[in-house]
Amino acid sequence: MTTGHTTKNLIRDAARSLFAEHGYNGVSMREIAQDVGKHPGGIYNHFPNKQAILVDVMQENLSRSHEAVIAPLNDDLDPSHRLEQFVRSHVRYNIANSDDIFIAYMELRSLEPDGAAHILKERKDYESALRSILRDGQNAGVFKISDPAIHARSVLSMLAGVTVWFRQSGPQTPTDVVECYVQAALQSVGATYSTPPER
Amino acid sequence: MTTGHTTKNLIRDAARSLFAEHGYNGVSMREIAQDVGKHPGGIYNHFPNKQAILVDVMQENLSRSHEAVIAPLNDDLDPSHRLEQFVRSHVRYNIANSDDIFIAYMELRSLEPDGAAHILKERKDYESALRSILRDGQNAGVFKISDPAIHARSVLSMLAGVTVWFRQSGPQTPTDVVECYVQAALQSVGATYSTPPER
DNA sequence: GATATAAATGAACGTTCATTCACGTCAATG
DNA sequence: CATTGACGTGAATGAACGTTCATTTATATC
Repeated sequence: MTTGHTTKNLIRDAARSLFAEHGYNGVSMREIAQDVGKHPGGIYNHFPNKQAILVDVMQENLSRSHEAVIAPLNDDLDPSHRLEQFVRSHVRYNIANSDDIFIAYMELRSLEPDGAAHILKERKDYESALRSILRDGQNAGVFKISDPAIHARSVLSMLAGVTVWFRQSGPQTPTDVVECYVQAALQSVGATYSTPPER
Repeated sequence: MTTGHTTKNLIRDAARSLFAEHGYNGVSMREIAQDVGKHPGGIYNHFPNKQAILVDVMQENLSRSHEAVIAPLNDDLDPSHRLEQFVRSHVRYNIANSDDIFIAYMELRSLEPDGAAHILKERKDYESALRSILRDGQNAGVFKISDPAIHARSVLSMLAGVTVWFRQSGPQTPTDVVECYVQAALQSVGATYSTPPER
């Protein structure tokens, strides 16, 4: 997942998958160290403490997801297509980084105030990017929603849910799942959804 | 929340709110005891161990939510109205029991195998009740969904999200929020939603 | 009012936790 | 070749964990 095989990256990777499986409080430094094949004390050569690993993992996810979903948004498109673009890349990112999304959703409460401030801000930015799309669509009369803020949150929690059950080894292909969630998300705000052309 | 003021109920209530706030692993028996105004050892007069408190809280929620949402479902209604009935009572229950819903969503992984089996089964039943409504609607041609199973999960995770942000003290009334989520859920499966008549 | 049962206490148990530290190793640098 | 600094080890630290237990206190039963 993370590029490079430095010990620091191995720690990040081990922590990400362990945090996603057992939760921050359910994982010990010993377990992380063992996953990396090192001793617990050695981790402190790379991170000052356990909390810093969580903050690091969360921030890396936030900047990667921002780059993958928010940055490419094309402001010239009409609200419907902008929303479809957002949802498609968002779901695609969620599926490809399900551990990160799961952690982002579940471990906000495990953040101590220092790390929480910055991460909550980036989170709000993400949510408000979606909210402004919804507002535009509402003003243009192409979405049927009674409250853009609530609908934005409802779309995000709906899409976050995919990480709870989806496994690459399951019956569905990622493409099928993405398409299904795109349909559900677009329809949920009353946008028209048409199945993509066969390839 | 729980009726009666027996110590056992007080422990349940304290644990529910602490688990919801900090997670199962983030709460100690000492904290629960302190919330109840007792000493840690005394809890073991009422529950055999910490895990049993979690199982107890989760099971109480499952039976209450089943009674409030699944049991009243009227099989004679057409799929659209059955779905609306389901979503409305489900969201209403979620709002009134947000700690329980939060725990049900977050702490499945904290369950040891014994307790997990029964709780996962009840959960599956709940999900399949919604799935069969969606399948009926799909067959009747009134829903626009490509996969009833995925759409069922997507609706449930969307509605579970309300517990993350909604507070009784906030600007919206529960009725507003319920109505908004009913709209989002119905639209997400392509069902027609019409605003309820003014009262 | 004596007796049985339930509930609460306060201290302790062994274990695990995150973190620290003195010390070894070894590649890169001057 | 000597030195440095980054990295890893293995043992140790004190605190916190879930749980146990002998004992005391409260409540109900006869």
